[in-house]
Amino acid sequence: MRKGAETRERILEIAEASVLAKGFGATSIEEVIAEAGITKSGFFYHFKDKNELARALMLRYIEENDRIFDDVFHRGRQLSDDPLQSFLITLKLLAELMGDLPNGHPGCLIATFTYQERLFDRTVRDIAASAVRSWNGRFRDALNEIASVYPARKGMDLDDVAIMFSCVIDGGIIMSRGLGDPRVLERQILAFRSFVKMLFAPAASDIMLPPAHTAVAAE
Amino acid sequence: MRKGAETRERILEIAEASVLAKGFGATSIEEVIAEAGITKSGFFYHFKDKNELARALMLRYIEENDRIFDDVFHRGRQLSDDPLQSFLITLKLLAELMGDLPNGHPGCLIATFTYQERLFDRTVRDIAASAVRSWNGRFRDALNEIASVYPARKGMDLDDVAIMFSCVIDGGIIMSRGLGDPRVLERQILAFRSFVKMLFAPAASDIMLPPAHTAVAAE
DNA sequence: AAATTTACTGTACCGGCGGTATGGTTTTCA
DNA sequence: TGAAAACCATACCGCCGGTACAGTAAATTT
Repeated sequence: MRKGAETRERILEIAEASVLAKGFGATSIEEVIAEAGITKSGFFYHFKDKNELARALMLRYIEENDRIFDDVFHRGRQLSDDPLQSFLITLKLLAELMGDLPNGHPGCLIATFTYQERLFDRTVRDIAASAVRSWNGRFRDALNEIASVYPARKGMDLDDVAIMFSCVIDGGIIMSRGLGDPRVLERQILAFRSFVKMLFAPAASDIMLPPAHTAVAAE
Repeated sequence: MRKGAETRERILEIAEASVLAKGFGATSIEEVIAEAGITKSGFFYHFKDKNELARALMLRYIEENDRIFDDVFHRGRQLSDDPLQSFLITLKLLAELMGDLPNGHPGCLIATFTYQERLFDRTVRDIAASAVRSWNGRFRDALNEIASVYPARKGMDLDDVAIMFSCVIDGGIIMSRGLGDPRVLERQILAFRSFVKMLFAPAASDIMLPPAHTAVAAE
């Protein structure tokens, strides 16, 4: 009962690391059980097939990520009453979190799964999609709250800005790994943070006529 | 000679689609040769092993992508002498290109490879890294050129902004796939475009003292 | 036209892996 | 103490990556 959950957790941990390093298709059950120190029968006692392992990995990853976001948004709100300030704090905390990982971010399971979609059934894909939507919703809510206090610059859809943050994180992870530099992700989150600051700062053109050279840059 | 290149190309095309849908590890040679209508011996005549297939896929993808960037940057420069304008045009063209794909962007091979790095030898990973660096360099050069005419807003490193574009593309592809909405990628590129416009437009704080509520948002 | 190279096909084989089946054993908890 | 939980052991199937080697039709060169 108790020990079963432990073994299950160990399997998931080992499998996740393997999936993020080699992909789901190349992750062999034999390898996982060898590292976990159990037999094949033991594995199939916990997961009836590889697809159920995938689903469990997915759910575990989403839960963990939700916890992190809960925490970091909560702390942001604690440290300031101003919605813009607290979101900026949240972003800063996230950047620190990502930068402090010893060997860089281990990778986003959602990203690996969307790039191996044909390996999973519809339920797994739907779980992933709804998780992504929920995270995007979080960011969008934070932005909307800010926009109710600070009018945003024109020409930017806040829904797109919210999604862009997810893009920057997933893209940042890929860039960090691809370039072999774990700090890229942290810098990207901070760059997005600067973008948010910029987005809610009034433009010169909102107040006075632009100088000649900015007329070219405008719409 | 001629026919060999054709077959090779057909193999690469089929393999690429499979890799983007299932991952490299889950792409079976048997499946590829079945679809290509050749035998296993035929396959190993062209590629001595799976790793060589990976390398060929990589090089082909980079070449194709370089061609696209060459074209779209060239057309941007043709349509305006102003570096900011021509980059904005380039981004618009790219967004259109990505939006016009019938079933959405097929996926970024670099992204799949970085998420399956343990499957490839160092040469393949180095090729990918240098390609990414080269693309980031293109964006950074374009931004630097703009910055020499239009002073950029403070607090943003242009290197980071350049990398952010790569992040937005790769992240946008993941979001498009994960959410099942091909238009997300196009919208993300356009959102980044708005960001660039904002970046080179003067802020109110550069000209006059900010109103009370923006003082909170500042550094 | 002959010789050579290119671009394959056919067959046979190996070991590893995902997955199933089945029966047994220890551990844990009520 | 007894049942349920959490495994272990063994055997087996079919697919796949990869190797080896022998043969051949077509294109290209000489």
